Amino acid sequence: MKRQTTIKDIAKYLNISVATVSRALANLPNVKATTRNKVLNAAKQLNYHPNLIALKLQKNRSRLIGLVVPELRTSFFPLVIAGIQKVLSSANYQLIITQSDESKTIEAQNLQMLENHNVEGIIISISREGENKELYTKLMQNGIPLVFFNRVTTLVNAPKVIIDDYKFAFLATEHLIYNGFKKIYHFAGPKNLCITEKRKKGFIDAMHKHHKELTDKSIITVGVLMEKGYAAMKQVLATQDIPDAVFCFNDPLALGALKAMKEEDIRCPEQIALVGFSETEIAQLVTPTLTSVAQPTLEIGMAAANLVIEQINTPDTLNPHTICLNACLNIRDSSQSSGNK
Amino acid sequence: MKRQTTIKDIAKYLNISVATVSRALANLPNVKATTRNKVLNAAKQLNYHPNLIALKLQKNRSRLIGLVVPELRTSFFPLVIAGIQKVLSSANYQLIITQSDESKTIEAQNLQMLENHNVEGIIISISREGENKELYTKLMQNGIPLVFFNRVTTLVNAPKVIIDDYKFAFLATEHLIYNGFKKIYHFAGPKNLCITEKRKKGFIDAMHKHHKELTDKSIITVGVLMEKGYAAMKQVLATQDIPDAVFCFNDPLALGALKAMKEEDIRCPEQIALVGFSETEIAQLVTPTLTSVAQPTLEIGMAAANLVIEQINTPDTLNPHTICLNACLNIRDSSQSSGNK
DNA sequence: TTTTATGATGTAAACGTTTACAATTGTGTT
DNA sequence: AACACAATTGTAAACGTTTACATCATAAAA
Repeated sequence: MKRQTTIKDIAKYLNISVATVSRALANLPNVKATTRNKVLNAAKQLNYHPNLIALKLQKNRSRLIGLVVPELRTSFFPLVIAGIQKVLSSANYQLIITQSDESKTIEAQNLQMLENHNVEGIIISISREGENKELYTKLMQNGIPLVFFNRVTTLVNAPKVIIDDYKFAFLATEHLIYNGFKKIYHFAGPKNLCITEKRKKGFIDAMHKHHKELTDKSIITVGVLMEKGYAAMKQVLATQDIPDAVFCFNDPLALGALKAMKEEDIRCPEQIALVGFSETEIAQLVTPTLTSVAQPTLEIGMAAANLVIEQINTPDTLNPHTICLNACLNIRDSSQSSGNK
Repeated sequence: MKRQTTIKDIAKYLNISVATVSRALANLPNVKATTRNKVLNAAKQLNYHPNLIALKLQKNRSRLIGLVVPELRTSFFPLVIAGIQKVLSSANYQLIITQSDESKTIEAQNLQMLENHNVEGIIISISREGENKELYTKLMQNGIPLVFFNRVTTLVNAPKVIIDDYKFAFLATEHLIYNGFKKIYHFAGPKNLCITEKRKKGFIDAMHKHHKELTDKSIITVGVLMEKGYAAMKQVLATQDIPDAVFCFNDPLALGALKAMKEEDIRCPEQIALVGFSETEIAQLVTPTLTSVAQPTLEIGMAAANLVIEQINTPDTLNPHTICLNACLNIRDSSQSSGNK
């Protein structure tokens, strides 16, 4: 790196002390107007900009926020990141992004690395392999506030940003029921995730409310990836016992299921209707277009960033609040009744 | 932030000087084995980890790399980012990600911000509004190496990571020709981009080689977004003069075109075949599945990161090299000949 | 035993800032 | 002209490291 102009250079150039230069640049009151102008001019002339690293050291603040996400393949997390960046950069924070690749071990490594980088706070959506509870607690005890979003944990007392997964799972299921579907299955998410439980419960409660039959086959634990949805649907189709609708834990599962159906010449929604969750752009592009729950990605990111900044500024908040944002069930072709039900 | 354990704490704890502690931790030779062990134990006991900010100041290196991308909505850039991260984090660099939102002005702001953060290098894919040439030059003169990828510039002499856009546009067009399509249009990208020209030239040359007719209607400047592809196709369909295939600058354009075709009940590929470029996951999910050129996203990111590190380590490289990675034309349903051509 | 070389440790400056405190200058009052 | 006081500026320490140089102790060589 080329040597930057420093405050010392300006001081030497003007034959004054560094303190005065510092004060002039910081717009402190006790500097003579003429001196301030001289300094400001010199700064411009010498192309001065402050050395942020020195500032960080002096203030003992890294102005770094860490982020841990499971993956970057779908556009969900990148869009959340955009929201986070928006808030953080205008608050003069930088973001360090890490990926856990859905692994609990890598997540732990990421968190440790973030602590070593002296981040002032961490935003995290946990891996599908479950929760590094002790580590979360340790970090918080070490004074690093954590904020969870999307995939949260109930095990530690920290602020969270979520949508009402229960409610929208309930609504999605009810939507299928209202459209005349009777034998409805649920492709559930990974065991360890809190949102898996919530969406499952929403499904079950909606089914109960409308007195629909729930057998031990109705709920199948599938996972998060498209391939899993594909395999699960293949397996279902191999039996004689076929549902007329499936509510899926997420969009990749639904898309995988759809792929399997196409291969087996099962039409959607005529033979099996599908509903996804947490939609991406793809939902509107597949044929049939996929009914799904849209999450307010940008807002989620912004809320999480605001929460983490709030935590940094007021470290001893007693009741970390959970922000529950509104989502939206987008009804499309994949869940339309075929009319004759 | 809670106060971290420092080297001073260890020194005080053991009643030795900070210099010795520093040397012991850095594994320098001239430290007595017993002292070294004492230090190492104390470090572990006091949960010491080095203050990276102080290190940066002392070494006068930020260990920061800046990234400027046009957007994060499609999964292309996030996947490239994953590749960049992979290389950078194992080389102990951090990445600052910025988005230009396809705006030349915002791109300039991003770059300026990155310089203020003392980044040691910058990786960039330029906005569709064109190039901040003077700024690129200024940054490089200021000792900050630039590495371009995907959307590169010919105006400055810097390392680049690309695929052979010309070649793959040529191949894609030829593929359409071999499949019997005759009246082939090209939906071109934004005017200011270098890859627009290359892909266009590939198209033109393939058409010429096979003596296909090129009129002034054959090439339509469309843009980068799906909506543009949609609008362009709508306009084409409104005329009497309909092509039997369209080679699109990118996937969003092709997907937009497809949407327009579906609305007008024009079947793909029977009535109009489509080929995209720079595919994302979506290509395999739409109906019909979309023929497109797959870019090696992870490798692009890794190559760019390696180049920028190389530039940092050997600042006066005379001939910055361009890395041209291999791509892959994935032939799918949207470009199959209907047989009767 | 004295000298010399070597190994181990300590001292202090430097990186670029901010800021408490001290010192200087300037202004207005008597 | 002398004083008080405010306004302005300077000095130096601090943030957590590394490292050139100085110092000290110890072992080997004389």
